[in-house]
Amino acid sequence: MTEINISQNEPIFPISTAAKLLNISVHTLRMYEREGLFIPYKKDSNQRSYSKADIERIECIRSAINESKISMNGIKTIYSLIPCWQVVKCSDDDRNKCESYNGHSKPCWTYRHPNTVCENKNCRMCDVYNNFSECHKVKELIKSISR
Amino acid sequence: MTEINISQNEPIFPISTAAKLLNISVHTLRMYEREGLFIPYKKDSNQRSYSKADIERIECIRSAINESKISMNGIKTIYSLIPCWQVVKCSDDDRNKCESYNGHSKPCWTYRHPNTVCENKNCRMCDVYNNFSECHKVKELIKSISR
DNA sequence: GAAAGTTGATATTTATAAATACTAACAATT
DNA sequence: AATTGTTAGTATTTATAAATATCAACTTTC
Repeated sequence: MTEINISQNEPIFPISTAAKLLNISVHTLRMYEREGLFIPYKKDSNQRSYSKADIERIECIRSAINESKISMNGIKTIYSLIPCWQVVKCSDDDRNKCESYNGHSKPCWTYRHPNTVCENKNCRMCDVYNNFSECHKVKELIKSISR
Repeated sequence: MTEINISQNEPIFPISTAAKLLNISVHTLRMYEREGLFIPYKKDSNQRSYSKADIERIECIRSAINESKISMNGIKTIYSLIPCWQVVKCSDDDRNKCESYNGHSKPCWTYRHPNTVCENKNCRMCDVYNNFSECHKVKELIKSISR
């Protein structure tokens, strides 16, 4: 049980292997990252490392771009609509000063969050980042908070 | 007061005038319409007619496409995330059979809604369609239902 | 009833997002 | 210490979304 999760989330693939698994170029992977679509693990040496969960996430992003024809800016905007404040349960005060809560163009995990509950969080480990990478999951979350 | 609203919503411009006001071609307007991004008024003769509010809505769509670089499919997906069920207050039963509630690729106003509270609604007149054409308003709505 | 405008539909062009190809410096692996 | 892979850049190519052009039938307007 736990073992499965560990192997899902353990960063084991270097970027070249990830690129092969996804059938895209190394550079495309870095472009997605630069755009804030995902966050790879980084080793002390600054080299990226990808888990199986990372690969699945990126497959989902690819599908949005190539099948659903949603542009990267479109995906970022959709991510920006995730009601993260409900997931991390931040305070009213935090929300007031949160760039992500008050914006609608970039995912929350692309911002720094000085002086909020998210300040010292590792977004790569956050439920907001991990649980809502797919469109239907975003909508499910919106549904769940509205009942 | 009311007068202002009437003049805002009264369909008075033929498509050629709308195109000139927006500085785009007639065909582009029809393309946006075919994609379900907006719904113009139609006269008995089947000819389209645009209000000032329609023009403003389309300016917003243009900005999303040209400045924010969100593709039309991206815009449709964002519209599909509007929690319309909260606005029209449809029943659980309605939701179960609603293609829009259960999908996440097209705005609710592009579906027929047989056997639901929306069945006989004119979407062009609906708050869902009118109040949430802009991204920040969609996010505001998501915020408001989550408190 | 003639002129101007609109309809839908298809074919074509244009603009640009997405992806690739370079580079030289640095890191890892053997 | 030599080979292989990674890094962050910029420059270029490719794929395709967005916009335009053209058409003949129909509608409105004066």
